[in-house]
Order: sequence, then structure tokens, then C-alpha cells
Amino acid sequence: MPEKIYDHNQIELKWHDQWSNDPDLYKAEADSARPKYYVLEMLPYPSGALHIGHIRNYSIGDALARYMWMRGYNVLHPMGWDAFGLPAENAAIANKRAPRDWTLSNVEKMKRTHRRFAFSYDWDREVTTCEPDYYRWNQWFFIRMLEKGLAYRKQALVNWCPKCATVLANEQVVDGCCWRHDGTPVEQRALEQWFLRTTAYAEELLADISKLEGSWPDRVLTMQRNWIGRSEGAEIDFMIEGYGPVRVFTTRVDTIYGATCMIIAPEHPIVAGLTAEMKAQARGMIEVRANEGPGDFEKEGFNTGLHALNPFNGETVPVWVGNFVLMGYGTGAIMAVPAHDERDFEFCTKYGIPIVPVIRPVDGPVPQLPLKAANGDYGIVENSGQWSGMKSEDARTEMARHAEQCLFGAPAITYRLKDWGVSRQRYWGTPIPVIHCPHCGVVAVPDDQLPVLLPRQVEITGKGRSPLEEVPEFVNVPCPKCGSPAKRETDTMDTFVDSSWYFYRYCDSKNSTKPFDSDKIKYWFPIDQYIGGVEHAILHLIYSRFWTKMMRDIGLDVPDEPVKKLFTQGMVISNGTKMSKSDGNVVPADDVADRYGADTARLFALFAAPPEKDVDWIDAGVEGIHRFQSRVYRLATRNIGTPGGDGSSDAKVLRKAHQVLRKITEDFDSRWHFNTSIAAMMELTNDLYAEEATISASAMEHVIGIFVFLLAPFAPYLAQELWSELGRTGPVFRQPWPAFDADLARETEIEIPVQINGKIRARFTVPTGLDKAQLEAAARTDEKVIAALDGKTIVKVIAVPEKLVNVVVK
RNA sequence: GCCCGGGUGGCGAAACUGGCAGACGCAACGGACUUAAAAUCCGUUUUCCGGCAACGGGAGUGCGGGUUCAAGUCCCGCCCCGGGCACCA
Repeated sequence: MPEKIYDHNQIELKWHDQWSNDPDLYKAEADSARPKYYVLEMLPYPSGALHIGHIRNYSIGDALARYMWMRGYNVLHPMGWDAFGLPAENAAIANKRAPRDWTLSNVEKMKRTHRRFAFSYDWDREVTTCEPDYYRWNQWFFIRMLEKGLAYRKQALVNWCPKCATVLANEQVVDGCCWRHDGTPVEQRALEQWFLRTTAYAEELLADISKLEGSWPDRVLTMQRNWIGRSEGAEIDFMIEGYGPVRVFTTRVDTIYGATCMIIAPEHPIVAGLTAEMKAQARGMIEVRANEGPGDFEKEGFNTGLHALNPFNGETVPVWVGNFVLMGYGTGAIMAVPAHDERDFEFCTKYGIPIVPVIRPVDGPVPQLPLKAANGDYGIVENSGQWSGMKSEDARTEMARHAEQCLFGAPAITYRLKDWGVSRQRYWGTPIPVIHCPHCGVVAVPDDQLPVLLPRQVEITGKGRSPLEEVPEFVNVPCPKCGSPAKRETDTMDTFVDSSWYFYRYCDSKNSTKPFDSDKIKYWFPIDQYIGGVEHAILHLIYSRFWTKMMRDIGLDVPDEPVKKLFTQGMVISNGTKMSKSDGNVVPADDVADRYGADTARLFALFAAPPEKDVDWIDAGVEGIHRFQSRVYRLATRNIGTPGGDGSSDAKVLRKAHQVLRKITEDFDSRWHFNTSIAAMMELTNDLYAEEATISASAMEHVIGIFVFLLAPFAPYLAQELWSELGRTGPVFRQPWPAFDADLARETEIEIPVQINGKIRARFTVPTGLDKAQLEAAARTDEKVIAALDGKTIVKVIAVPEKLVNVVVK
């Protein structure tokens, strides 16, 4: 057949049309007779256009999905839209478009790009989180949590982003600023808010991390551990004259004899009973902390004049207010042990509060005053009454137990993790399904009245209160219990609620009577492979784990952990920052596809670097990938159905083809270094070009046949086109993955370098399979080796089969 | 400050369990083809020294030590970059 010029446009259009007319091409059906494989990429926010970062994410997942199909698995590979969120409201203000219209038209645009890239999604299972058939189940879950006490409402100091005009979860505060607005410090506001009791699962979320070990990246597990932040210690009551007992949390109760003052947070309830001047001072501290954001600030405090009784030694210590003590952690009050805590040391030194060392090193005396610094190490407890002489570790448990027996304390565990604040004072989110009745209080919307529909006609100004408060027909409703006039909750849910369980819905996306059918979940779950950006290591991935455990506890049949294996791909950086629409540095996927085609964009996204690594996107190099495809295409077309050469190169290219096949199979099964998979295909292409004239027709056809399968997971259009050039029909990715032939792949000869004292001095070629002795003998007969060894004494010879020979001489 | 990653040619990178450092691609240069250019094909390209040459010799994976016949890879101590946490008691 004469050579054809590679025209990606024509090829991609042709198959795109054919595939569009085949709605079942990527269809997945639960089938207990076949092994399943659930591969999932994180669903995108429909911002308007897919960029090259998305393409990288989906190219990894799609290659895997197609490979697993070829390995005979029943593959579930779905896609959807994380469609609620603030940008839709901002767009509504800027363009005078309803958020829903804007969002759905973006979905349409992006879906077109998805299809253009031929990602193998079963679109029949598509989930769009802003549609009532999805968010009604958010509401349903919320009510279940309300019934279980897992959703509750409280007045709390919350993170407020003035630009978003809404509350943020702790997980959405980055360096003291809003996660969407770098450089906009988050303010603290006291508001009535809805919370989900994530802390009820702190222990289980932490413990189950060990189940994920080895199949989730360590980095992510470490981040989650730190985020949960478990501290084991004790809570101890210090009696304050004229006030009552005040509880402190400490991890070092063994140092309590060295406590020389109590320090409370400026928000602590005690402050309310202090003088007006002190209250003002405390308020000042709170404001400074709220406005300055993160970073070092000087420790400051003042003496309240109150005294607290240390229940262990019966001594009285002054009570101070300190700006570094956090109300949100532990009990908001600490005992300061300046000798053994760096922060306490700094504070007490500044204010002249006494320092009392009570721990000595195992092999040394109690440190002498004055101290240069605090020593927080464990050691032997001294000057501590009956506990003197005990090891710190033992004293910690013994003293906590003692406190419990004497009823002035108890062992305690504290977590850094806090309950998830889910209220948002915004329009474009799931309405929280409760009604506030003046008689009945908070009343859940009955299940048969779900979904609480988000009204379509709403004016969004981006200022002031929740936009829903301005919609009287939404707000004013009768109480479901007593029928008297009541008001609907106007806060909406955090969008992270939507993404916490969407992957369950894919298994049963059209169910209108429950969130999903448990038989379907049983078949498809857990997710075998989840792929997404590392930036979701704590937010989305902790919420998802929480949600799964919560669903189990409200009686649904789900596994303990939703995701078996997690892969976090690196970010695509452009001009030094992560690609994002707000930074204006996105490279639209369609631009690359216009110029070079979808296959090229996909291949390049994988070729630029190993998938877990961040890459700086530069166009240089895209041409090389396109050139590679063109070389493959031209070579294949001009060789299919031609007489071929004399076959003298057959063994060589067959060997290479099977080596590459083995390498790529291994890459899929373990490392996912697709950059080297693609490089291996390039090597094979180069070899075929070099040997082309002397390859027989049958060997060429065999090699091209393998090559088409190798390409299939990465470049679906090119692979399909070549498959059809070979005269074959049907989708190539449904063919079985070829088995590699170890005999064909085996090298017959190998070049062995000979080192003399570690420096390469000669090389010789031997048949493969020689053992140590044979290899050494062969080396000793090599002319160059003989010459290099002349006049020297051989001390030792190291021969490593298939690798090298090293001769140590004197 | 603490906890994770990472540092290899002009650039993106490769070297999987210690065994030929730089596969593959980009860029650059040279050649073939062409009236010419593009495209394509074939070469060269870590660096220094010697040689017209084939070739020979030295250095080299952030820095300084060490282990080993052998170190990009292992150990100790630093420096730099990226990420996470950051008064968490």
C-alpha cells in the first residue's frame, strides 16, 4: 500500500462521528460473572473550558481504563460535573446570566471537548451536582445526619471571606487566607452555623489510614494524619477562687509540678467577668490575630489578678490571658510549664513569671536556674511529690489516672480536626432542608417534600445576606409539624458536600427512590483506582472518607473506605503557578487539539514527565510527539500489504517489539511511568525505520499488529485508524491485550564492559546466559583486557552476569 | 521551626532491586533531497585535554565526608528549591 500522509483532522473527525453514533461503546453494566474495575478521575468544576491540566488527569485515567478493558475487565469509567459553586454566581453578576444557564452551557462546551478527546466515559451515568435529582440526596443525607445528631447548629466563630461573602470551612483556609483568594485574610465572625460532626469519626478516620497504607501515597496519608492531629494527654481542673473549676488540656501532665501560671485564651469565658479594661485588652488581641493573618506575632498577655489552685501540689498560681492560647483547641486554657515548654518559656521569661524545672535527663541532674531554653524532652520526674523518680512516660499515665480517681481531671484525647462547617450564605448550592418554626424550632423538611428546590429567579448582588433571603416565596412556608407560618433555612451547603459521595451515584445515577441501590454498590465498590490532583489531599479526600463512614452508620450498605487505590498526579504549572482560570494562565485543551489533534495532546501530557510530577507547560516538544505519530502512520501504511524485505532483520525487530510490549505491560501494572512507555514506542519506531528494507512482510505485520495495541490506551484515534488499515473491524480497545513472547524478547548477545579498578577499559560481546565463571573466563581472553592487565597483580575479579566484569589489580 | 518530596546536559527527562550516567524527545548544528524553502530522511551534540584522524586520557548527577571491587542510587553532615503543617499546649 502506498504511504499515506498523517492527517489527524481527517482521522479524528471520521472516528469521532462513528463513535458518537454508538452510545454503547463505553457502556458499563454490573455483571457478577466478570471481574470489575472501577477507574475514576476527579470530576471537574464546569468553569467553561477544559485545560491541559484536566487533559493530563483524564489521559492517565483513560489509558488505564482502556488497558483494563483490553485485559478483560468490566470497566466502569464515569464522568460528571461538580456544578455548584461560587464562580457561577460571580459570572451571574458579571454577565447578567442565571448561574444555572451559565453552568449548564459550560457543561455542554466541556463535554464536547471531552468527546473530542475520546475519553472513554459511560455518559449514560453522568452526574451533574446542581440538578435536583442529585442534590435532593444531599438533603436526604443531611436529614439523616440531623436525626442521628451528626448535623447540628451552633453559634460559632467562623472563617469569613469578605470577597466570597460567605463562611469557609477550616479546610478552605490556606495560610490564614481564603483558598480562592490569595491575600484576602479570613475574618472571624460569630454566626449561627450548621456543622457536620466529622470529629465523631476522628478516631476511625485516623485508624483506617493504616488500611490505606501502600495503596495511597504516603504524602497524602501523612497530611491526613497531621490534619486530624491526635494528641493524647489529660484534662485537669484548676480551681479559681471566686469563679470555679477551669479545665486545662496538657500532653505533659508529668510536668504539672512545674506549672507556674495558668494562661487562658482571650476568648475564654472567664474574660467576660474581668474588668472593662481587661476585656478591651482581650478584644484587642482577638482583633489583631484575626486581621494580621498568619505569621509570627509576639507573645503578649496580662495578669487577670485571679489565682488558680494546682490540684496536684496544692499551690496557687496566677491566671494570665495570653494571645497565643487558642480557644478552638483543647479547652482554651493551659497550664504554663516554662521549664519544659518553649512557648511557655518565652511567655514567662517576658513577664518575669517563675521557672521551675521538674524533669531531669535520665543520665543527669535537674537543670540549674537560670535556664537558657526550655527542655521538652522526656526524662525522670523530680521535685514532684510521690511521682518523683518516675519516668515521664509512666508519670503521664499514672498522674492522669490519679486525677480521674480524685475527680479533678481525666485522661483525654484532643484532635486538631474540627467539625465541618457546611453553611454557606450563598445562592448556588444545595438548600439546607430545614424550616425554622417559632413554636417547633428547627424542623427537618419531610422526605416526601424533597427536594427543596433552589428557586431559579433570584437576584444576585454578591453583597449582604444570602440571596435566598430575598425570595419570599422560598422563605415563607408553613411549619411541616404544626402548620404555623415559619421560615425556611436560607443557607446552602458547602460544595464539598456534593463531591463527597458522587462516585456512589455513578453506580446508579438514575435512581429516583434512593441515593443508590446497594446491590450495585456491592458490585462496583470500592473504587479500584482514583486519580486526581494532590491539592485535594485533605479537603475532598477526608470529607469523602467521612461521608462513606457516615452512610454506613445511617444504615446504607457501603464499604468502610471508598477508595482502594489513590494516585495523585502532579499539577500542570504555567508561568510558575498552577493553571487556573482566576490566574489567567490556562492553556485550553482545544487550542492544542486544534493545532496537533487530540491524540497528540494526550500523548504529550503523558510524555512530558512522569505523571506524579509537577510539569511546567511549554509547547516545545509537542511537535516531537506529533512527528512520532506521523512516522508511525506513514511507516504502517506503506508497509501494510507490501511484499517486504528478505527477513534478515526480523529477529531484531521482533525482539524489540516484544521487549517494548513487556515494558509497557509492566508500566501499566506497576509504575505508571507512561513517559517511558511512550519513549519505548519511539525506540521501536526508530528501529523499524532503520531496518525497514530487510523486514519480511509477515514480521512487519506482526510488529505493526502489536504496535496498534500498544498505542490503543494512549492514542485512541491513531490506533483505531491503523486497526482499520490492517483490515480489522470493531473497537481496538476491546481486543485482548497481546501476550508478550519471552522467547522472542530474549537477547541473544550482550556487550559486557570490563572495568579495571572501577574504570572501563574494554568491552566485549558474549552470548547471553553466561554464568560468573564463564564470563570471567571470556574476559580474561579478551585482547584489550590482557593488555590492560600486563604487569599487574590480580587481587580479585567480580563478574556480574549480564552486567559487567570488574578486575581489581595492584 | 517541624514533617514530606526533589536537585542529573542548553531544556523536558531516563537509569525499576548499587553494576556501561544522559535512553526518548525538544532545541542547536551538519549533510541528503529541492530552483528555493517547508516537510522528510541520515548524522553530530555532558565537558575538558592531546591528535588531521580513527582514537586515547581526565573530570562529571547541589556541596563536604564515608561505606563498597563498584555510588545518581546506601550512610553521616550541610546548602538550595517545591509542598504540607505552623504558637495544637
